[in-house]
Amino acid sequence: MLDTHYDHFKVEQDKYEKWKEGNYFQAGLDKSKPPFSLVIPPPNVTGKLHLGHVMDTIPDDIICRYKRMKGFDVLWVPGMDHAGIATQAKVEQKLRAQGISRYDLGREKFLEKAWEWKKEYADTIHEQWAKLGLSVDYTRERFTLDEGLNKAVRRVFVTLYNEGLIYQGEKIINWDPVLRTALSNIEIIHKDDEGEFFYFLYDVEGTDKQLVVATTRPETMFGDTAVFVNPKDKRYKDLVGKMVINPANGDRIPLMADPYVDISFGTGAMKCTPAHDPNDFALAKKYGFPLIKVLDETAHMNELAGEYKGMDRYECRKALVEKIKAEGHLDHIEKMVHSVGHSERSDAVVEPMLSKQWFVKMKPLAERVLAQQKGDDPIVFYPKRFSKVLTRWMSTIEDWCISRQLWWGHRIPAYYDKETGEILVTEETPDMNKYVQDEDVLDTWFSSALWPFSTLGWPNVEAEDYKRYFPTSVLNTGYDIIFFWVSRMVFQSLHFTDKNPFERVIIHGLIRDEQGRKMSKSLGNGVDPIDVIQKYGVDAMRYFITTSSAPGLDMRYSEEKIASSQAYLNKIWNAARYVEMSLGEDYVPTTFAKKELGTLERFIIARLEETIKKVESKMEVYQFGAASSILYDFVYDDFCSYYLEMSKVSLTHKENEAVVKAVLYKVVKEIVLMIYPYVPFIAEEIYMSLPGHKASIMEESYPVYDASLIDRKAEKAGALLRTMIGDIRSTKSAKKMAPNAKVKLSISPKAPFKGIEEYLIRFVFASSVTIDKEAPKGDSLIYSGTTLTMIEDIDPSLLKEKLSKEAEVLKSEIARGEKMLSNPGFVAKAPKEKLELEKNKLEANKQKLSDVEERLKNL
RNA sequence: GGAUGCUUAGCUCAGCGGGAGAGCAUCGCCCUUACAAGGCGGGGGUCGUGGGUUCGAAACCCUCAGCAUCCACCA
Repeated sequence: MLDTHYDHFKVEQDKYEKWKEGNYFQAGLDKSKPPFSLVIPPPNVTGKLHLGHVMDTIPDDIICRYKRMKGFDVLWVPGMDHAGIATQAKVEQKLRAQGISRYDLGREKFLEKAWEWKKEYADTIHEQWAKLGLSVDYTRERFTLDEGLNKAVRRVFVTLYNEGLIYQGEKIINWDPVLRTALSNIEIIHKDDEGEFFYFLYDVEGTDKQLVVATTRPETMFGDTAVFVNPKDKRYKDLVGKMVINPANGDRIPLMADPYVDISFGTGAMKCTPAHDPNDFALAKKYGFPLIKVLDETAHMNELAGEYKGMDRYECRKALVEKIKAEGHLDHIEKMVHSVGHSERSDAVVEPMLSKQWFVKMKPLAERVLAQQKGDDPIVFYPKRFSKVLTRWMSTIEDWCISRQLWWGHRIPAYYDKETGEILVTEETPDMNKYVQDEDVLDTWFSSALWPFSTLGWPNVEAEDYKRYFPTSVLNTGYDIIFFWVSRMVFQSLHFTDKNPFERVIIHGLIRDEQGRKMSKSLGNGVDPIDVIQKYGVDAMRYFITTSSAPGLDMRYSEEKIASSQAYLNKIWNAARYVEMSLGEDYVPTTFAKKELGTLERFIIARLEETIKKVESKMEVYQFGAASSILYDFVYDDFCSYYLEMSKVSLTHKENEAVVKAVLYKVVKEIVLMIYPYVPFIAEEIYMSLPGHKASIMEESYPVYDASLIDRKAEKAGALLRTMIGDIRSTKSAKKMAPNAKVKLSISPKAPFKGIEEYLIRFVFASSVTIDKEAPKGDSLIYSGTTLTMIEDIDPSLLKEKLSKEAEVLKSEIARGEKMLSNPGFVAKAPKEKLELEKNKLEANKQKLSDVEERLKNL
């Protein structure tokens, strides 16, 4: 028997351990079942889980638990991501607090520290998975740096290299001067920063003219190779071809014309710094300019900056501007807001810099994805529009810079001959006496991109899991990592397995704080899921997170909604408690034949069956919000507020007892089974307290819709009684009668079903209910064929007011109906059922109106 | 500059072609033996603007406005 109150601490205790030990999470134990698989979006080993992870994983868990009940052999692969840059930054930060830099330790020692870090955080993450109740298969847990995944990474790298799709090249890349590594384009966050636009005067050689050139980056002027104007720009026509003097260092550089330059921007004259700007780099290639780097890897000036050597880029900027100003070459300075790239991890202003790095040639890979999405077997996105996010990105993509100057990650499998410097790219480690390995590691997303197949055993295509569970069934993740992760899994999977990595992608939005702001460390507005669990229970949080927003849209964290989720669970808890009390101690579950059922039993069973059908149809397409709200309405309105109350009367009759109990049992059990994927802990607790349970709710099947149990007539009659009760209550309220004021009721010409009197007596405090051929005088309510009359305490003026109001409403309804039905377009084009419905409604309303008018006259 | 989303009750949000919904808040009455984390009853919305399509529009199309996000550019 359940306790009086739902106590989430008690309910959540020990259950996860029990499930794990019962091997309920393990896949492949019964291979006669069809496979269903998914991979967890691997959390970074950088810290605690946050609400974003909850949104990533709880829908997955619901899917898994649902699919298991539906008879699938479900594999949910857990794992974690080494998160190269993020983890390395954290470990370095920790070391720095102890006054140590990574360079003090050296590569090997540093990696030891990183592995220690990983171990610690992996433990934390495991604990949190357990708290969340994630039903992942621990026998198949993976880590992006484990041996199997290493192998997959090397295979992919070497293959792409041999196919010419990975190359080493010297290009302008994004450089993080704090972490001292290259970054890919999408690891840059552009922010609108306030800056200054410096207008400098360049002397034009052989004339007395000066040219005004504007720049936001004076410190890069040491690397300038030319000044450009547009060939159509009349202002500078005469000057093109002359030499101008760089006011930073006195260099003579040519003034040239190129259509790239925008006449209307700035002064229309632009300096060209090939090694520190991607556009200038392209111009330099075109004209064969030298590429002059003036910054080192920490963004300090190098020897080309002369007296500024060793200065930070911003110090140099300040000092240089002062000098130029003093020399009379500063025209003016303008404030401007411009977009500046920051490193996603260190927030440092990223330096575009010429650098030798490894790249993936994206075009052929991206084209394959685009073809796939246009073809017969695209990956289905839900919501649909996110498919466009993928294809748009794929159609404008540039080569992917994959090398990172870090230590924590997959070392690039490229080796250089110590003697000749010749490069060798190979999966197997060569003779290290002869070779030295490339120092760099791969972008962490390089290994994440292989996650759906590398975790299943690839590159061994004969691996059992790979054969059975790949491609995976569904992937659930946030829209913010479609570029980072989803797109890369897609192209790598198509290239290496010739298959989509998953059939379907479900995209969720981000969770924001209660004011709608992004949760971030700097704002300190993050919500720790563990605190929420502590206060409301993990089930309430799971329910909230999966049911409080529409797919793909951002949601706000709302403590209020978590509390109301908890209240709902408490409701189910208590309904179950009532049922258990009604069943009694030694109840043995029995089935029932439809013909034994009374009207109200038929009503609730019909509603239950309809609910199962609707909920299931939403579950099948992973619309958890929609599914849960259908169930919610059934639980509250049909079951708790109505049938459960009615059953109190039914149970007073010995002859009904068995069948009412059987119905209560069936309904409450199936509610628990349907709610279970959302809230497994409380569902297990209730389930285990019901008679006739198995060892765990995890051994149960999903309720099966049975159309033969639906009796429409009884459903109507049941609904009628509910309407009558509601109407009598509100009539009393309108008449300022106490809710428990006694009234006499008359039903005419006959009862909707046998025994209805008793329910009315109990629930509207009727002193008597009679069945009469003719409706007596009184306050009548008419329900297609049945009249309910309430006699007693009638205050004529109040009644008159109420009836007049009712007549008004009816009149407008009739007018609407008549308008509709006299509209030839409607009659001709509306569906037949709708037409029928409207005709019947109009008839009924006319009948009601005439009745109301009759009563008004009688007053 | 390009793209996408949002605008519905006091607040937070569902609904997305056939008569406006939920939670919370609010008002009134109830400690009725499942539940006061509750029950019963009520109030509250010309569904951002303007047009169009349709027999019928909160929903579909276009316009505009506001808010948000992403991408690109920014010498």
